[in-house]
Amino acid sequence: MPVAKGALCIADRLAMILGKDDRRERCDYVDKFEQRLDQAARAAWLSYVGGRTQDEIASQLGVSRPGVQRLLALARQEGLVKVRIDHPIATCMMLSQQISERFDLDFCDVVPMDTGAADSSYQYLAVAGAERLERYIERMAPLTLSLGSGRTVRAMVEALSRLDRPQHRFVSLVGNVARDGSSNRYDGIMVLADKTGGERFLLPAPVVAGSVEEKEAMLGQRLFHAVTDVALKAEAAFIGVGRIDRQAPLFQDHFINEGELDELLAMQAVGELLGWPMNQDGDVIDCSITRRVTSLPLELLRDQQLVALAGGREKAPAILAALRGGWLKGLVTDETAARFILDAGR
Amino acid sequence: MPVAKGALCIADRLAMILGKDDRRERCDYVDKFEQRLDQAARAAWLSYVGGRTQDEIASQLGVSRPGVQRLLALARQEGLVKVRIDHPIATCMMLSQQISERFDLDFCDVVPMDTGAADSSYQYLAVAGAERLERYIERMAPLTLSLGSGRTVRAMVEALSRLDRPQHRFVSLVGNVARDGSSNRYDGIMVLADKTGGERFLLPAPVVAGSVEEKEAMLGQRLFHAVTDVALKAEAAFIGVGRIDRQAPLFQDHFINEGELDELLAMQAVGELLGWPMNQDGDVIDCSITRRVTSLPLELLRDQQLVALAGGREKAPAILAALRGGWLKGLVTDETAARFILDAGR
DNA sequence: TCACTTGACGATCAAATGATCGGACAGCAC
DNA sequence: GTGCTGTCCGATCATTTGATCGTCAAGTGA
Repeated sequence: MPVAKGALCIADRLAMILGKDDRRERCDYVDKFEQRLDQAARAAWLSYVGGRTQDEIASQLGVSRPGVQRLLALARQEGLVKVRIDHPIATCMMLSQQISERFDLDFCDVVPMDTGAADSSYQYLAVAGAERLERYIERMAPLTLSLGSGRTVRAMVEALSRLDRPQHRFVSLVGNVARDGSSNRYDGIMVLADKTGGERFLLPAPVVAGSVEEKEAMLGQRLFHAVTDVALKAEAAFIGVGRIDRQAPLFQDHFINEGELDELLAMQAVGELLGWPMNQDGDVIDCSITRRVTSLPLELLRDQQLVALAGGREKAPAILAALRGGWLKGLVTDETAARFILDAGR
Repeated sequence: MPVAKGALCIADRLAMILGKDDRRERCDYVDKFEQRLDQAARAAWLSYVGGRTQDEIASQLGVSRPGVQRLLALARQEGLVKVRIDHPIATCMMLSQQISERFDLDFCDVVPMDTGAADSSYQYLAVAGAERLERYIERMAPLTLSLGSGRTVRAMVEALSRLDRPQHRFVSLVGNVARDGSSNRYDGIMVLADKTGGERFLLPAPVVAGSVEEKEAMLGQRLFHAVTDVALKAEAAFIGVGRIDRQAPLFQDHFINEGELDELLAMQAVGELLGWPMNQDGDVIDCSITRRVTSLPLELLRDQQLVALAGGREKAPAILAALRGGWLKGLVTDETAARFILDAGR
């Protein structure tokens, strides 16, 4: 297999030929490196572009195979080798990698933003989340899994394929009834349990109780206890991330009224997890609303795989807060939010 | 090791969700491929950019390791992976690769053109050739090696490091005396034998005899025979390539006179190897000069590693002819000539 | 409905790769 | 001149990678 070699490795020998012996020392030193780099470039070319094996390269370059190895290492180290993946997914991979590293996540999925459809990344998120979810559910050993509420979580379970696993248990982390007594239409537990045949555990409470006393009463209920006990045994939790602003789901779905929303905004709340409002550093805000939230305290979920599904420019600050708080182990988001998170982080 | 996955593999499932069952067939088909390509891109990214092992990628993507392998193969096949070597040598490698393949050479070295110095590629060539030469000489087993004449060959042996190999034999392929009886100042055998301590065999003849009778007389000499016998046993031959024009070395060094030069030009000669003039297809031209050339017929060197050293725009047509004639097994040239050869070839 | 084709998937093995180790060489100080 | 030190080089082994094969499931036609 014929390919070129032996060309630029010359400067010191050139100096010898031309009789430039006076400045040998310095020249030799600089050029030894240049020479090595040339060889490295040649080796890299043969390896990555030419696709030859290190043995072939070794014989063509007249060095040993470990020598080729060192050259390739040098070429990579010196940044001679540039690899580019020609696919839209490449940017997403980069973003997800950076987010994973910065916030110490077990995984982070970034779905690409579809320049065509306006709100399609919503469905993308759902499917990406469903794939993660499926990875848990498909295993045969009995599994306990908890779910948050929200449109995204609901969309995720709807995107899930049917899979018969009656041995699994699914439990909700937040109340499924609104203040007026109607059940939360975004609760995913029912759909999930239907699709898998697993057991369902619903939290018989509103997300935010009407008063502190009401909350205390609920926490005292046997049923409530039973459900939360199951929730604490869950291995993973798939939850949404709520924004705190005029479009906040807590407000839109009448879990809190306008005055309470204003209170949260005044206290610099930017987002919520399971109804627990956070400031931009991810600290749970202690206020009148917090004291009435019935869902499991986030602290109790530290040991679980807490996976958040959320995307879009509007939710981005809330996601960032959740990440900063260190609550999450996994994240499924979109390119828009990922960019915001990384830009704001630095 | 956290990194993203599971994002774009959606179209078919999306279709399912949105209830687009009517056009399932076609969609599924197209999208299955897109989906695979997305996975492939992800795998490629993790492998080439992220530097993960295939096992890690497999667990992150939720497929088996052979699956990852197939994805990587697909990514390469579909041209998703673009590798670039950031070094001037990269272009040379490409050129040498193409020349090697097109003309079926065992090797081809292309030295980069130095935009700084004007005629420096001359020295580059010499050093590149010397490295090839060294690869032969450094071996301990007795070696017979033949040399052509010319400035480039001479420069090559001068660029060679000293290396004690008294067991080797070096023999010239072309006469080392000019018509006037003076010895050829470009003969490299003396230098080479001096540097290695090997035996030397000089051809006691001019390149071109004064007449056919003179040539016949020489070929009859016992000494001449002895030397050519050694030459035929050589494993490799390092030769130059001569141009045929007003600056032809054959003419400049008075091996042929102006009238003979004109005769060659009239017969479409573009270059010569060992004094044998060739047309642009590399066929040796049969003419009055040919009948007086004393060096070994090229046909007798078919079995040897015939390595040519030559570069520059002016010599390029001659090199191309030599390549087209299929005389060469190896070539050491420069970027300029390499480009010319490849451009003219297509 | 059944047999056949087609394609994909995962287990297994050979090849290639990366890493560690011991040894040799050159430069330097004494 | 001799010993020391740092550096480079090549042999060996563990890991990773690529390829082949058998199996299985889905789709297709009789």
